[in-house]
Amino acid sequence: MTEYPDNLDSPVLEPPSSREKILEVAEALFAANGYSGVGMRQIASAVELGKSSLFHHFPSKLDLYGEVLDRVLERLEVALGEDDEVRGRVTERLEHWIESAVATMAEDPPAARLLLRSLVDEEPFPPLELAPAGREALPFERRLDRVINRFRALLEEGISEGVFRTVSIGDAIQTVIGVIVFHFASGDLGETLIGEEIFSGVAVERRRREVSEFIRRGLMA
Amino acid sequence: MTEYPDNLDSPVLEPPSSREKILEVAEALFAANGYSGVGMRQIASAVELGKSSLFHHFPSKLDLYGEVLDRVLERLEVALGEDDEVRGRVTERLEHWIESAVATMAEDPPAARLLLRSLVDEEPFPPLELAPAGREALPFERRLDRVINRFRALLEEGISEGVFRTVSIGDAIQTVIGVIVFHFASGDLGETLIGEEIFSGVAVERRRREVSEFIRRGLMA
DNA sequence: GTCTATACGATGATAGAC
DNA sequence: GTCTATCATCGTATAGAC
Repeated sequence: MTEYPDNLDSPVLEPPSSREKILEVAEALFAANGYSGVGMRQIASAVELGKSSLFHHFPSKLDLYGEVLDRVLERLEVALGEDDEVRGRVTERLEHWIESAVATMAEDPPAARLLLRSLVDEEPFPPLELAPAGREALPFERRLDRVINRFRALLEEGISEGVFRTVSIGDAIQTVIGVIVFHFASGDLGETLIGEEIFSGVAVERRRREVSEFIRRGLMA
Repeated sequence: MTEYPDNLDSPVLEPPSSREKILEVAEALFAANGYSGVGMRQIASAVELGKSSLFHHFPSKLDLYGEVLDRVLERLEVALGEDDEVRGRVTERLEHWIESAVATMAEDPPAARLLLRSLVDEEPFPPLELAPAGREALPFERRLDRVINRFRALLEEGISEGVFRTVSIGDAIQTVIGVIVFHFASGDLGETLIGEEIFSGVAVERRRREVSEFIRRGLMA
């Protein structure tokens, strides 16, 4: 019988490794309760492992959290990066950008909350400016920079072409982040407001339409 | 000599009580680091008091946090309540609503972050639906309900008058919250994006204009 | 009202057996 | 790779002197 190596990137057959299970569970817990609101014991019992086994896979809680954040931003960067291959008018690229961002938040429920935390919390990673002796940027921070700069370039292009209004670019970026990320991070409040589960197919599709129309109207000259 | 009682609500003369100092410091710390990211020792040393003195003013950390949240939402409710006396067309009342909300977030820097946390965190107050044995709504939760319901009524009125588009009301509320609250909660990222201090006079005034125009365009029929 | 002293569970992290 | 045992530290909260 022929032997088939099992490292062929076949996600169907491979059972998830402990490492992946830990990352998944930690993502959900950190999203709900924040960095210091979740203990290593709590994560360990959720993945049905001893607490010490976590420290075998991740040298510290800080490393685990950093990797959870980076995974989320990696998915976002990849999804938005594919859009860069779309070479249409700015309006079409804006549309694709919004679509991909909404889809990414919708596919992984904890993502929006974690993203929001990475932007708002001073803990456990304080803002680079306030950091003692100017620490280097973490992987997830560099990914965020790249994503934002790509969107900024899109806005500048649209404005210089006269397709978009001459909005304050910084404010426009803030607005778009707020509109897309907060919704999927709002959990209970969001469900109460829209009257159904936030991550259901119809709710996500409606959100995409509403956000797209809102931003289009806000930006168009 | 005539005796003047000192409980005349004269904020100029009264030195702030320990209680007020604690609430102010705790507001800033909880905003930056979240509920479980701040310890009572930390708060105590920041107000230059012994740790045990905090428990004299507040029976528990949970009570302190609840009161901090309620104070923030009280300021918001009061500011927006004054708008209800404006009896103009829906467009004018929407304008006043946005203006008041932005002004409230701008006047108290930690406010937006705390508000965001109260909407996103499951800790320390889990969503009412998930709570064991259906706990009663906390003061700050009731205030939030009132504020949102007033805004919902404004939207419904505008739509039924044909002044606003027939947007999804729940999504529109989410959008407005995201646009207004996230900006003032984003701290370091926001400052990098707009290139100056978020809470400076010019930045706040520009934000008000941008948000107002964005929402107006998004809602108008 | 503020303090010192104390209680005791939970925290992140390490050492070493299997 | 997973476990048990252990450590120092920090968490909230209380008791009681002044």
